[in-house]
Amino acid sequence: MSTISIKDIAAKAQVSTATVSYVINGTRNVSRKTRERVEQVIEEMNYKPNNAAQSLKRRRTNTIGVIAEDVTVFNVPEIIDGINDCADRLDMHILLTNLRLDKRIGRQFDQVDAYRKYAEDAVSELLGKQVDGMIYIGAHPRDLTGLFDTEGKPIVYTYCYTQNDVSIQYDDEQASFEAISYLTNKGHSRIAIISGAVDSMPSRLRLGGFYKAITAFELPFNPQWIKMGDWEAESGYRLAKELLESPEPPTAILAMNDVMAVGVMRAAKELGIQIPDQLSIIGFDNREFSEYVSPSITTMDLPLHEMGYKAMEALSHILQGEQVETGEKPVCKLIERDSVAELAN
Amino acid sequence: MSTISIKDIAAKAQVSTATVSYVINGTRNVSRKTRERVEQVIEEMNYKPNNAAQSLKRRRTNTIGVIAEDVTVFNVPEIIDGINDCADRLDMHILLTNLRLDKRIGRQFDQVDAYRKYAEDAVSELLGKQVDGMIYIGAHPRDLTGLFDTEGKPIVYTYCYTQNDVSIQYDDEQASFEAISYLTNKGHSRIAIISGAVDSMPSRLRLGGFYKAITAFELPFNPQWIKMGDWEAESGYRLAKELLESPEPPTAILAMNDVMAVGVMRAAKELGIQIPDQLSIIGFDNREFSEYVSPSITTMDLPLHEMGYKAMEALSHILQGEQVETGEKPVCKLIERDSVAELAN
DNA sequence: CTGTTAGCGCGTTCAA
DNA sequence: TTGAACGCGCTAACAG
Repeated sequence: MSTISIKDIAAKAQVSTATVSYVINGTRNVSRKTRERVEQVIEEMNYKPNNAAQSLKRRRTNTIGVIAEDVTVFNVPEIIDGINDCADRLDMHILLTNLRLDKRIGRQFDQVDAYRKYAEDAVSELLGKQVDGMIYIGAHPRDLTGLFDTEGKPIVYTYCYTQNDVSIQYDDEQASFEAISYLTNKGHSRIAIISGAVDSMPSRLRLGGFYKAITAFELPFNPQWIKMGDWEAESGYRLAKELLESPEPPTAILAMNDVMAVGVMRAAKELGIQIPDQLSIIGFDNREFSEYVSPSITTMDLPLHEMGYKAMEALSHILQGEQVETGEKPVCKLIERDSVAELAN
Repeated sequence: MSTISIKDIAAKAQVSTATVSYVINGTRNVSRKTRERVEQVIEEMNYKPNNAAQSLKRRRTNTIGVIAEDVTVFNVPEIIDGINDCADRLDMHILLTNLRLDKRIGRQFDQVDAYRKYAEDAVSELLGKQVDGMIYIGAHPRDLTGLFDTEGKPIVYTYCYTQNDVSIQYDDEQASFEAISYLTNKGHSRIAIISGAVDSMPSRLRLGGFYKAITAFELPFNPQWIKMGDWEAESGYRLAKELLESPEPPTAILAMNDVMAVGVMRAAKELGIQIPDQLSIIGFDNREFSEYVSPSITTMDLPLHEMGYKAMEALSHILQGEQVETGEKPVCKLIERDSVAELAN
């Protein structure tokens, strides 16, 4: 049974437990002969130090707590994967807490009080487990300042942020700028945008990138081409109809997520407008389905893996007492598919 | 700082550490007055017992290790969610290990030696962490007997299995039987099937359910209607063409996953065959995209959440020394969408 | 430089 | 209700 302790090794190798410990950790010189004998015995008995005991003494667990708002939301698994990727290299482990917010409270992210309790409990448990630090993965980008208190334990946020802690977020402004830039390169100038919910951070930033691009490329500006959606397919459908039936229809639409892009496609189909020949579409998120619908959607891929990786990296720096340089934000990458065409003209 | 120990509480409440421990755990009667005083102090100082110390003494960590072959594969997050759901209720925690197999070795699941090392290391780490047990989540259903040795620690497999351990799997045979049953209810009798890779367990079982249904409903049997795919869209496309161009084309096709179903749709489109009016399609997996393609795909939803939940439940039973009754397998559920039509005739 | 002894970290639990 | 041993590994202090 797995009740082999350092004592058993010491006894069998005819040394003290201290020596065994030194051999395992390389904390001190041990004569070659003794070392080899001890290593031999460890191998034979397949001994693994009890982590609970180590942690107790070392006052660090090499484990970080990851709080995911909901692992089933599309962006989360890839972020976890990034955290894992980095954690593996640092020999850190992950204690995963899944708040299951999507299942428990749906999309009511603004009703903080509905889930504060869940978050507080999670932090409390993790604190009890003596994690060295924490990473919080939001299901939706927003300000979480004051949601809970980690009692001094370092925490890094990703896919959301607070005003006091380190957070890793991708560059929304650059993303929409690049999308517009791509469209202009394809000859488009009459470009409309369908935003997500206006009160959301990414919507505002992406709108910022859009304006910036309009200015930079000296595109015609038409306030009618700016529509406020709500992330849902229905809004994409409805607003695309408005756009396409207007006296000055755009030749390209940037939808702030793929779900709305699908709505746009439905609207176009109903109106007998061919995609991409008569209308180009760019989405956001690179959701799985964007590759399977027809035509497949050209979309901005979110650097989720990188965000997870950087979050872990940042946390590790904090744990080592280093300063975290808030380097460049991870950037989105355009995935070219079949929903954008060169403008004939 | 978080260096508050049981001693601090004991001192401040003027009792021994033993009493504090009894209060916390309710292990023994403590006079009301003392109890309340102690509770008060714990509250005030916001004390949380050090889990490392508890585990060391109790010889159980209330933590299980979850080994996921790849958290970014579509079925895995929902299974983790199910595990979490159950673990929450049992007050257990999850130490997540992500093998990242999809990233590291791709789909070469048959090349066991390519990933044995990763799996062994994961188990070894988890063993060192003193997890009470483990759950292994496969990315693809298959026999994993002999992949590694848990040294007596209980393990439950889900979405894959071994010949020696408890495993939780959904009922493949029932699923395809139900799909065929649904099609016959809609008036179809000329039903074709496109399987996944033949050497895979689910392919075989679903084929079994198909034959069973053919017999039960006395459908015409035509070996030409049974095609062997490989799970990829291209095979769905190619085999659907064969089926639809044959002298006796089916009126309905059951594809063993949604990806191949999309291939079937592409083939139909190319041949000018309307879906669902001239051809009905059922997929498998209820992938995200199946809802967004048009027409949306009627598909068998996998009971992933339930599998995770049951895996955790089974593990917990084993940990309590109870016998695990291998109850009924979780069943798939048909999601009715727009790719199946009642047969006019 | 190599090896040993002994106390510690923190909570649990038995004997008193 | 309490004192003290204990679980397991680490490490300071000490001895050879």
